[in-house]
Amino acid sequence: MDRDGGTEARILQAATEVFLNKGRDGARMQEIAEKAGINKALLHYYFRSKDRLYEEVFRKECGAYIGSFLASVPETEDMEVFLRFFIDHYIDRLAQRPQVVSFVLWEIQQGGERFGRIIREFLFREENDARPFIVDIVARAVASGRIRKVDPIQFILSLLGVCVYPFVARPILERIVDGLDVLSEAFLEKRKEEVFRLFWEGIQHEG
Amino acid sequence: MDRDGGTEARILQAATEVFLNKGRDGARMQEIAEKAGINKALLHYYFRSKDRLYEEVFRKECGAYIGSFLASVPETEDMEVFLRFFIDHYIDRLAQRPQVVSFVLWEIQQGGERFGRIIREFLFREENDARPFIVDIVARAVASGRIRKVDPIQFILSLLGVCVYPFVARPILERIVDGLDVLSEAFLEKRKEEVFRLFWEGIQHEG
DNA sequence: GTCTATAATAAGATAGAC
DNA sequence: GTCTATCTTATTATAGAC
Repeated sequence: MDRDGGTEARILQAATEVFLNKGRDGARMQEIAEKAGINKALLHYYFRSKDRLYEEVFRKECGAYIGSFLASVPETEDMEVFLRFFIDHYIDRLAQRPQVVSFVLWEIQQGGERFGRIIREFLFREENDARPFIVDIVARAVASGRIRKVDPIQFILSLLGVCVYPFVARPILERIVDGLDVLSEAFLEKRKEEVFRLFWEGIQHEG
Repeated sequence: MDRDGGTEARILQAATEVFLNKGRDGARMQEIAEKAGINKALLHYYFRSKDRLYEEVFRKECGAYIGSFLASVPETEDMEVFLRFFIDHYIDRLAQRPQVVSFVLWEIQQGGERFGRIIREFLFREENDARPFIVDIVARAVASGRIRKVDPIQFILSLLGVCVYPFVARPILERIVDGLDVLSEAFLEKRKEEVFRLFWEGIQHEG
């Protein structure tokens, strides 16, 4: 038994699936082995322990997640463009791996040490220093009077919250609201439009 | 060894603390026993198994959570009052038990079966039928032209998202943003104000 | 009701053959 | 590299004395 990108890749894929859905503690090495089409012994041969395997998966997923986030921040000072771009891209990325947010947030809830470490590793690499810091974009827009006076951090928190929430609440949403399919094209486009409008109108000067 | 509300109560309290922070799978009966000042055998004497104990805790926490949510929905058609009331009350409730949201959301991520069942049990009880359904309040405000045309479900999703997000992201937020204390009076009041303003401005008719 | 001691099992990890 | 078999430990659960 071999190719599908090699055993190691198959293990990582299986492990990712299991860890994402069951979390670190709920995951079973047995299940991962079966999903990868091998046995437990081989898991330990490739990745010494459950903890290392988890660390590997977590690092990879978080890296991708942080990358998605950063890639969703456009280099513009135009708040209308900024909002449209961020909402559009971030929601699209989240929709591609809907379980990831819950997974990461649950890990964060355990203290956030692991995630914090990975964020640091990730940011102090590549040319990430050059990237525009999302909070500063809002701060400048306020300072220059292009939007009304909002607290930049609070604003970003709100923006992240509205993007993320439908995905973390998805299973229960789809149970409660009849016929709702969070991952459908229809819902996602509707969501983007409503979020954009709410925030865009929400930051205009009064009058 | 006795009083503190009795052994059963002490067990439940200890179990709640452990389950909330570590989740169903991460929790250990040993730890719960120690926290309750008893031994494992007695845990099983009171609650047959880990699963039953968990179910008990989960039901109680979810009940309280749903109760908090419902109690945060005011009986008014005035959207300004509605927003202020809901944001104020819901955030206050969340702040009182900040780990609960993450806990519930993680359970939901596991499929939402448990939570869905409890929601049904809870709603088909007492005089909850009489309670104003939050989505309808928004729908009526739109229909009567008191606010601009928003999708009620999307709007409520956004509202929940912005209220909940700071709490689920709390550990990492406090690591990243220097000096930030999500549970402080200062932060909470600031948050309420910013959220209210964003949404209130966001639902006005354009012009 | 509460304890100590112990059983039963599940899960992670390793040895050793191929 | 991969497997089967096995060890070790952690964890839930129960028996039985007090």
